[in-house]
Amino acid sequence: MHDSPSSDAAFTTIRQALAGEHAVGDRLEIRGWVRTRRDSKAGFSFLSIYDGSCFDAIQAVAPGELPNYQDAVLKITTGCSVIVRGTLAESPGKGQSFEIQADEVEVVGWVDDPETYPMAAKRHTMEHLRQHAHLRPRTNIIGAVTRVRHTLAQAVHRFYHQNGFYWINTPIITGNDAEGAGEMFRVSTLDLANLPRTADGAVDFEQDFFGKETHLTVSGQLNVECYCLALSKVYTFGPTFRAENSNTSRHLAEFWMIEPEIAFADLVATADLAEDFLKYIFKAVLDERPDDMAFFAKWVDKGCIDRLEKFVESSFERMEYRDAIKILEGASKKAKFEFPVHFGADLQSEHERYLCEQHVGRPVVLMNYPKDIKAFYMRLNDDDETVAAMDVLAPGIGEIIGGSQREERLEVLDQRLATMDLPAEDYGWYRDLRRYGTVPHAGFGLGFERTIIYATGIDNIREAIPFPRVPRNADF
RNA sequence: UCCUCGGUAGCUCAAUGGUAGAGCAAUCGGCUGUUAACCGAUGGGUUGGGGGUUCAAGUCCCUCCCGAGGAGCCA
Repeated sequence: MHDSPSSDAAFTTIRQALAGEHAVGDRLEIRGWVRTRRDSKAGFSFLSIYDGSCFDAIQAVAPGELPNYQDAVLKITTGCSVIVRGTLAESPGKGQSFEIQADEVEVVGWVDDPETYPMAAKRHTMEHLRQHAHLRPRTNIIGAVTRVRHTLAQAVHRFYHQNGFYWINTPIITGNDAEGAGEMFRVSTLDLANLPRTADGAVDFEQDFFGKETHLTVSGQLNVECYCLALSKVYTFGPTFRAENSNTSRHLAEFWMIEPEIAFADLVATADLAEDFLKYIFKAVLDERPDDMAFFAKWVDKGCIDRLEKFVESSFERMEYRDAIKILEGASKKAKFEFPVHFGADLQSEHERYLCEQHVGRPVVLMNYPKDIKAFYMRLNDDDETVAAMDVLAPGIGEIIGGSQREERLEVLDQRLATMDLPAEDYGWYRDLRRYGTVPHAGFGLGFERTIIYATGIDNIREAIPFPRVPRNADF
């Protein structure tokens, strides 16, 4: 980036200035937003300024001799944008090693009506921040989440690239009738007030933009399998959409998902991949964002750093669904489950929590679920009773990963479609993958925002994405 | 969709059916380097909307809206 031509001071980010990348005595220019102004008894002011380049703000000391001190500096409030030029100095005060001795303070943008500025320099409730989603990135916590999210995303791509995976951009608009993962949002250009009808009165989607019904994708998996059976190791990383009326701290209507898919691989291989992958991206957060993680450990979740360090060092607990049921049956009296446990039942939140929080105390990989509670594409095991599915359960969150080995045998896939009452003709191209050079393959889906929750300890998924979409709310 | 809790000053919260308050923020003033600075003063309200009970409603009842937590669904 080019320095400002208007000044002899070198433009620097606050991260660079605080990291000692400039010498004491250098004349620097910093650009950012004011978090607080404190006036000294001696007739000068301290400005705490952040620019997002790191967690910490830098302190600028504005002397009373500045020509605009009375008219401008003393009128600065939280949220004003400023350009400060001055000399980098060692700070005599506590809380920072360096500060800027300002010789110029330029207010670029004032705060209109400071009393009602929603992001005052104080603790706010998360509900309040959500109602001002356009301003909340100015807070410490959302700034920190944003940097961690970026670091995780970069680490995702780096991990897969370094391991020979190709990033496949699967479509966001899908014409698949059944991706098999929940309610879908309709995509249409038809005039809702004047819908075209067929002879029998149904909506005539042949007149719609794509000439058929289309929706927003709920998963890139079926599409990415096509590329897996040609490029061997692939992944998707992009937005997905669920029109479920879910009102919880773990669900979004629009969220990002990472879905790797590997050829010539079985369930164990995908569980191994999930473990290596999660360890890699969490280690990246520990290595690259210690400042933000220290903030989360201090104000949000005391154990979050410790938890990630243990996660990176220890191995996942692997457990058969069958064995999990036995453990839960044995614990059901003491744990007082609301819902009964038996083979064939899907596990409730309380059961998943017991397994990973009480019984094991760290993430658990559950494998080989009963076929009746899992999707059609999961590979039937030899016992004819279970499928090669796995879930990774994380303490405090529940299911963070869902994956499986895919059914690669056409006749078994067709049987599964038939038993589940799914019309084979809707899966033409998906069945073709089994007709032309099929191979065993497997993959999983990781909810990106749930990963962010786990890393930071924030307790609501609506803080893990810049502009959360949930039922009845698509503001901003 | 279901269950529970909530909506009072810009923010966070008080207020037995009986005169709507505090802290922070803001504004003004004071104070010899402050760290969410400190001290003093000032301004700030259709108590989410509508209806009802009552001499009297922030408070009780009905209804709608909005928010949070949990469940289900899942990532």
